[in-house]
Amino acid sequence: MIKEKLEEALGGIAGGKVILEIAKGEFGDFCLNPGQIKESGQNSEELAAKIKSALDGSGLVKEVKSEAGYINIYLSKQAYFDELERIVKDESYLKNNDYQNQTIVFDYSSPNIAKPFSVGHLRSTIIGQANYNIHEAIGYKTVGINHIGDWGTQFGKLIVAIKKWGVVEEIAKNPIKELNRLYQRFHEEAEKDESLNEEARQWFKKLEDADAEALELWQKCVDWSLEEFERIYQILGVKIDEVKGESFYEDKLEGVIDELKQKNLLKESEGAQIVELEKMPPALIKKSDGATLYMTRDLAALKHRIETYKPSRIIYHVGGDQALHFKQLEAVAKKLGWLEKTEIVFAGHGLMRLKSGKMSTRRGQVVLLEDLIGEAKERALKIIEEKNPDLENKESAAQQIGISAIKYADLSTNRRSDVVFSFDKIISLEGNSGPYLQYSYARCASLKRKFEQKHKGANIQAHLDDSALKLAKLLKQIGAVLESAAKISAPNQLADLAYRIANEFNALYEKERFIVGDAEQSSKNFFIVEATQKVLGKIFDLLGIEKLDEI
RNA sequence: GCCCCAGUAGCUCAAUGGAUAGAGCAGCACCCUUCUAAGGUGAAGGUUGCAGGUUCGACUCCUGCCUGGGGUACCA
Repeated sequence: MIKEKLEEALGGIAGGKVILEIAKGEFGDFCLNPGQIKESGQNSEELAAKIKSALDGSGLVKEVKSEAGYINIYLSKQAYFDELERIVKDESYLKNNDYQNQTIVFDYSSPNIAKPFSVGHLRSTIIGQANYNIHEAIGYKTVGINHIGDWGTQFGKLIVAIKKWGVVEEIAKNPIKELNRLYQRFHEEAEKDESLNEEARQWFKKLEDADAEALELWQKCVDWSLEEFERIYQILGVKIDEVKGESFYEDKLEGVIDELKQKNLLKESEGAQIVELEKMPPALIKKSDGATLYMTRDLAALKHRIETYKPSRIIYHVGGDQALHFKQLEAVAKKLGWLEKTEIVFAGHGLMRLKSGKMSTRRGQVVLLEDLIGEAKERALKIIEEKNPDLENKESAAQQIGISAIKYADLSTNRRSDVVFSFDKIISLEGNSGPYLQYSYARCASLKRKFEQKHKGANIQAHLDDSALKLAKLLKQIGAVLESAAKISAPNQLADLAYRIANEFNALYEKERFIVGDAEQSSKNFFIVEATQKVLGKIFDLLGIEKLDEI
């Protein structure tokens, strides 16, 4: 509103648009930075006065000051009331109508069949889901796709291993563990006997040629795995719109290859089919034995997504080690003319590593997600026994607290650099952590119970003491933070806001007493508590953190 | 060799080119007869890997170097 008013009244500051930034610290609510003021060629004092008079009468602004080269705009209390009431009461408040006709596709989680769900999949899954939720919240149409790794040479290996050393009935009892064991055994044996790799390649070729035996074994592996993944997602509170594994695109590969041929992009080189690219290695479309590759299937998937959803953007949440692959994918798609209305975003994240190096399912060097969750839950339970032994549902609370700790560890960083795994690092239960946020929320919920109990039927009244202003300022930032977080796919900005809100709320809680003898006063005091609970709750929903009324 | 990513407090990490580089942990000094101490308050802790450059303004952009990680044609 302020921005519009300024642009209208002043015709923009420097002829163009007014750029309002969120002011830092105690410097008001919004500001114009020195660059903008300089560009306008106007004296900063005079400009401040001009802005002030343009905004006078709106009731929104208390003062406009020229400070340290900036122009800072301080909002009135009325503006705070209006904003907070909107946030609390209007569910659609955060939605931006400009986005309602834009679809964004999110590719995230995407684990591989027949492999256990390791902590390595966590970042893609957690960050991907949060990013999806954030975009949805501000009004985009969203499609989440779980691009399961259910096709490729490793299935040849798996089939060979099952046939040689496995018993289907035995595997069915504990599929993931058994398949994983067989997969590892394959690689051990293949080191001694090169011919196994050749055998595996042949079995994958058979699979692609729809050999009945190969298909049956493969289907079993897929079913077992999907069941397992579903169980994990349930625990994590992750909901992905659709599972479309690589195999889904099997019958669409030839179409892509034809199109490449038609557009004269396909070349033969050393027996393989490739697309040559500028400044990077060529993209391999077909192996010399005629089998397809990751690239082939990703191209087919990309085309399918563009045709089906007509998205303005496709965001890939995958490991940073795949950067080159996606650069190639984008380059090929561009050559094919697919990207005129669709933008590809590679939201790569650093890898979770072990002290000893990269995690590897082949060598059995992984930390399983279940073990991590188990450990987190155990640690949370210990603290509950210590601090709140009367808590109901201790087990499920401990689980939710443990999971929030794990998720927050991923959500609070946006780092591309690798992470060396350690339980202590990921399971933080105090300080800037998931459980700290939950604790703060539970304090709000507890206050609410007390308020309703003590002052039955009392209505909350819009009111802000000066001491609550700092907190109110943070709460109303949720809209701007969501926009900014979505823009660069950085859910950590939202996590950071949640932390700052919780921190400020806790400081206020120690200083002020909310529920007092007088009903009227309590009703006024409770305004900021309700707003805090609402905003924190909203952020929890978006980040996938469980709201616990008691902790 | 070439390409990509990272290097910020003792440790783990924040910071759309903007104000005094911020948190947590560890350590130090405090605060529970009062709404949940998984909390709060205070002090201490920095040549943002190194050297240049661009800019009114650089952790952020550019160049070179150092260190770590990843990638680099028939794995995904």
